[in-house]
Amino acid sequence: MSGHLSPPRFSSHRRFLELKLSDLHKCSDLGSLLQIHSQIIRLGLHLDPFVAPKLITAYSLCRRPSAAAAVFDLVPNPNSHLFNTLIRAFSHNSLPSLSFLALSRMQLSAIPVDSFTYHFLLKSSMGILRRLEVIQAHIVKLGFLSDIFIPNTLIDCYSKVGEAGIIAARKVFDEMPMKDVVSWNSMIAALARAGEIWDAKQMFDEMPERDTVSWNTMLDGFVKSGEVDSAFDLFRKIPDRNVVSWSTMLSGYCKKGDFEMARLLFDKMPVRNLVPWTIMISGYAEKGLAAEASSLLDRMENAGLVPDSAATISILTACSESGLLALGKRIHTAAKKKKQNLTTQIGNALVCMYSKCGDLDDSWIVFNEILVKDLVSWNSMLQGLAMNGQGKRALELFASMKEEGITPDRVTFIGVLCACNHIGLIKEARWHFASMKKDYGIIPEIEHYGCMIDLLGRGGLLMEAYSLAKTMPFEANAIIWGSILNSCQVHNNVSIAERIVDELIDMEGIDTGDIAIISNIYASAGRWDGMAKARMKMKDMGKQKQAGSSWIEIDDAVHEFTVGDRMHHQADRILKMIDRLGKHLKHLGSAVEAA
DNA sequence: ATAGGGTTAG
Repeated sequence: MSGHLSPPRFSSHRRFLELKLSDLHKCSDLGSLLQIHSQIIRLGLHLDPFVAPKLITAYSLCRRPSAAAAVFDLVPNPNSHLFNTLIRAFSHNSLPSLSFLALSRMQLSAIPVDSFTYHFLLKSSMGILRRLEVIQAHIVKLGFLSDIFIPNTLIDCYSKVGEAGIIAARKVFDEMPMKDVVSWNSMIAALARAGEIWDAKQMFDEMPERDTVSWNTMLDGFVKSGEVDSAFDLFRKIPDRNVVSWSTMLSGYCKKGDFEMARLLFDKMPVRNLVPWTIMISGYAEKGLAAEASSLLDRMENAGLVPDSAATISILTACSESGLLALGKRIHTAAKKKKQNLTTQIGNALVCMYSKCGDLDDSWIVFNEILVKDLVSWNSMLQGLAMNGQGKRALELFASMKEEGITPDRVTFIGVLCACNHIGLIKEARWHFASMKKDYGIIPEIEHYGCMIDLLGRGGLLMEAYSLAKTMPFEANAIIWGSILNSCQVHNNVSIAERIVDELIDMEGIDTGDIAIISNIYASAGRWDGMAKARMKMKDMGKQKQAGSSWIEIDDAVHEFTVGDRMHHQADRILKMIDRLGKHLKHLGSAVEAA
């Protein structure tokens, strides 16, 4: 054999490993990482000061913070660099309290902190104003503001905590003795995020030098503020447009629904990576343009591109919004082909997509395939069951979720109340509504009140529904009034219906659908005068408000319905069936009442 | 020689 031609075994291993080691910190596949890690241990390199940080970084990338911590714990005398890497791992995996625990360990062992340490602590505290302020105080005392990375990070972090944050960000920016282009770019992004788009533009005009990021930041500001025309004016002036500039512009036109412009730019752009493809496909999908989305996905695959997790998630989300089950399934199949484990995020997006498309069986299958379920997974499944009339199963899921030790949040309770609503459990709903505040400290929001009001109304407790809508700590919106109005129709209650119409008129939220309902209510009460008046009013309003519609996808064809339309080619059969279902329900209802 | 950091698109 040719064994004598191969180099000695050990050195070949070693060379193989060296190749892997240089890129180890970029390894995002857990399987390969475990393989490399075991070889590293065999060679005794896991304590090497240049290898250990890379291992920690890799585990962080693979979303295994506890493995990262385990690598750290084996190193006998960790230095600042290793501590910083660990804090970054915690920060990337949203474990801020562990970041701070690491900081105290550093202080206890008298390991010097540096600006890197504080950089990662800032990133860990993203979105929490109070914490950012405390860290900033430390930073000032320790003199780390002189490292320009730090104030630049501060601007970014502050700008992500809303109203109060933007003032703090501005203060940091104004007090910087030296600013670089990143400082300006971060401040422009901050102002744009706060909705101060014209202040951002002024700053953009004033800044001493602009790079491509500056132009793209301003461009994105315009797009996110809905100023697509201003964005395009700016786009045309960009000296060196890159794929980000084109993509930002694309997303602006897609959100507006101007696919002619979007497609024009997409076909014209010189370089396309996954992002512009994703924007276009999701853009079409979000607006329900199934054929366009699907054929573009064909083209993308023919170009040899495979959706990554971001592309997968954003296309799935778009499918959820418009109920494109076929496209969603296609993306699911593509994701399965990759033979990688189902990640929590992709699993969640799939559960949500299947639920919103009404395909509960597949939703349930995916939910059970998610190995590491987070709160979002449970909430999505719960809401899916609740939305699709499986109230009982939803409440069972809520129970098992608590058994698993998952703490419910505000979204969970929207699902729970919605589930009670679907099966008419008024008593249980009242209990959960009280419990969310008492046992979990969650203050009910307008959505929770909305659920309760809808539930009371459907149960015929119209007066209670009405008074809850009047006394809750939020101003009732047209959706809430509309829901009680619907119930008034079901329970033939004229007087409350009239009050609600007054409320809707007061807030200028009345539409033709509401008038149609009140007209029906008058009609069934034999109040022909009221009915005629309502009909007049409806004619008056004309079609000034676009009626809502619903649609369903069957065998790749989308069927759309609006109130009172008979456009569908099988409208007669459909209406007959609805009539039959209605009678059937009435029959069941009276059977229940009799029992 | 080899390691952690800030701004823009899905």
